[in-house]
Amino acid sequence: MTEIAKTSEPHQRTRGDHATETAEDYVEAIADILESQEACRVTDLAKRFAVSHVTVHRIIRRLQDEGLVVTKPYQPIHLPPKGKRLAARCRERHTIVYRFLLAIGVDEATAAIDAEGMEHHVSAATLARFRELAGPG
Amino acid sequence: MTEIAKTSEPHQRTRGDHATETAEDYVEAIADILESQEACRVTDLAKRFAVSHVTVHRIIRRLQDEGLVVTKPYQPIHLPPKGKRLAARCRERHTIVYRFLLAIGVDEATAAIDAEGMEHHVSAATLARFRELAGPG
DNA sequence: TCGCGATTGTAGCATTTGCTACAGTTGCGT
DNA sequence: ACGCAACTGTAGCAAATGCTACAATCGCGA
Ligand SMILES: [Mn+2]
Ligand SMILES: [Mn+2]
Ligand SMILES: [Mn+2]
Ligand SMILES: [Mn+2]
Repeated sequence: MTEIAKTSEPHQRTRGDHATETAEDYVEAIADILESQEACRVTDLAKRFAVSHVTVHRIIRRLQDEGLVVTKPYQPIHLPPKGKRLAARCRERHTIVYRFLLAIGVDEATAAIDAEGMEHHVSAATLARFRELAGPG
Repeated sequence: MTEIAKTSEPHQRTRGDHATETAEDYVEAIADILESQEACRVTDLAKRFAVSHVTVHRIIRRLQDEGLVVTKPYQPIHLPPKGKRLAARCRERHTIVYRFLLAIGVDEATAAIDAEGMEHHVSAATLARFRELAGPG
């Protein structure tokens, strides 16, 4: 039989991507912040994402339940090994998407914006092509 | 002063993209379906997106409130001019993203999946570069 | 015409992510 | 030592999107 792609499959994948997107952006942001300052606090993330501290607080609690971050009441936020690994993977992917956009001639500001959304929907296969075309880091 | 990109701007843009994503995918799907059959019904969309008919029903009602689709109780779904225009724009963008992925060597199944998610985060500037690199249709 | 299967609609629930308002905690400077 | 400002946490709300269960409607074949 001819290969009829199930029309629902891309949409199911996209929904799945969105379900993990918040976790990815948060651990990546925490890793970033911890490289430029000694502690990552709820307010740092609230500024970074331009959302209220309440939204950040609730999401951090959920990520802690999932084992991706560690924190205690009134204490800064840390990344356990599981969170560090995810952050490293996401940063790598994010960087490749960003550098790829630059490589094809997109300006830096636009590349930064588009990469932030696109990264979560780039499969391993596409990322491999992006990496080749992005050239040396 | 040096141009320090506001770190929150990419995230704000991504949230905005997600807010319009459902409308875009729905009108695009309705236009697609109306090209291969005479009527588009709630069940057609439920199959296409692999969600329950209830989810589709509610979203269609909201899109009708926004003037993007037209329907009446127990009747098929139509696209008014506003919906047709959005559908055409989205399909064009979707096609370019898909063809661009093929052009850089991604296989068809993967390109279909990645394009479905990526399309909503591709700016006009990036789309222009994709169009060039995708080659003749 | 009538009835049954398919379709559409409604009720009610869960989760995620956004918000404001308010309350509790911390720690720094005086 | 203490008081105030910043930070953190809680309460309660809204909107979007997912679900199941059930009810109503439609239309086609017998
Ligand atoms: Mn992102
Ligand atoms: Mn996204
Ligand atoms: Mn899409
Ligand atoms: Mn997306």
